[in-house]
Amino acid sequence: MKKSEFGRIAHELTVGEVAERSGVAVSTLHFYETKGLIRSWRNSGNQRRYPRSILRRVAVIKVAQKTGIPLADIAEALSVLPHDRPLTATDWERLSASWKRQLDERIASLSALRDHLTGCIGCGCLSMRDCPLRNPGDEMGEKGTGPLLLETDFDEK
Amino acid sequence: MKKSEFGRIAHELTVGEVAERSGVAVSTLHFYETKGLIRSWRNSGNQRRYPRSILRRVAVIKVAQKTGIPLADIAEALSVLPHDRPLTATDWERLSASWKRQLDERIASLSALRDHLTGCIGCGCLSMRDCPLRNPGDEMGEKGTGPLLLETDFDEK
DNA sequence: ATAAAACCTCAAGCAATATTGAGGTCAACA
DNA sequence: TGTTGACCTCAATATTGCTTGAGGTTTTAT
Repeated sequence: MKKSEFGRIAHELTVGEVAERSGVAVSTLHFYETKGLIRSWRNSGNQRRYPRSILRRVAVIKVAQKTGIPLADIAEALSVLPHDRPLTATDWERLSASWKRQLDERIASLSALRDHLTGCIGCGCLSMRDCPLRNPGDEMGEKGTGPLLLETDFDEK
Repeated sequence: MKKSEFGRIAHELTVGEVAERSGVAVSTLHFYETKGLIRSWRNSGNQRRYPRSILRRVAVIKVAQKTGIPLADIAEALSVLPHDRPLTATDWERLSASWKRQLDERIASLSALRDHLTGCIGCGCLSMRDCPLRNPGDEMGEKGTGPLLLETDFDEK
């Protein structure tokens, strides 16, 4: 292994370097490690060291988080992939295809909600029996979260 | 005040009734009350009583939550409105117009993210210098959350 | 009259996603 | 060789949005 002038193997990264380059806090990297999202090895002084591919991995985690996927799900998705080599285009394709579907669903449900909001602005909404926001059995839940959205006999004073 | 056969004023609701009809748990109604989102008065036995308009208020809270607005913001938006009468169409219009804007933003940023995901599937993404997901100064943050998304020199082994 | 169901308060707990702090070690630079 | 900054672990704290539980009261039903 080639070593740099500072005794580090070429291209290995310290936790501080990863933090700076990936834009996440050191404490977050520690946290991700406890959650199994990332891994590291230790140098002789017990300090974490990372391969460059960690940057990609962290970036993927951040992208996935932006889509609204919880960390546990991200961890599970990433768990099938090796920690010690960069993600390939194929890895990424698999991951992102799945996340894209979930993202599509989120977008669709938010869009439906927005349309209902808009419609209700137009119709005066909450005083109307047929307003979609009052309609139980709705299709706009974020993920089947709740029962009915509004109930009957709303308007009887 | 007209009273029912059970001694309750006509149309006033107990916390259990509100829970059942609005689809939120009793504990949630208590919680919302501590947060100032809703109010109640007490009967002679110290039990909460609500006007029917509470149902509409709770429904609005739930709708707003679905758009991703935090409770504190919802509370603030609702704070300008009286607790003791139903929301009018105008009230609703003001609230929903503001929330719709935020919802639009969320949808736009998620859509941008999705498009980037899709694009990166096509381009092999993470190995390419010009992939939008690698591009700092991006416009896809949920709300300016983080610094750069990915960093340079990702691909050097 | 009495028992069950519903209600009350207050405190604690939970899940997710981290951040902060205390107390101590290691590494980089002058 | 210091000294300072970076790092270590582990525990505690923070935020949001609730739920659960203990211990006790009120309401409703029979």
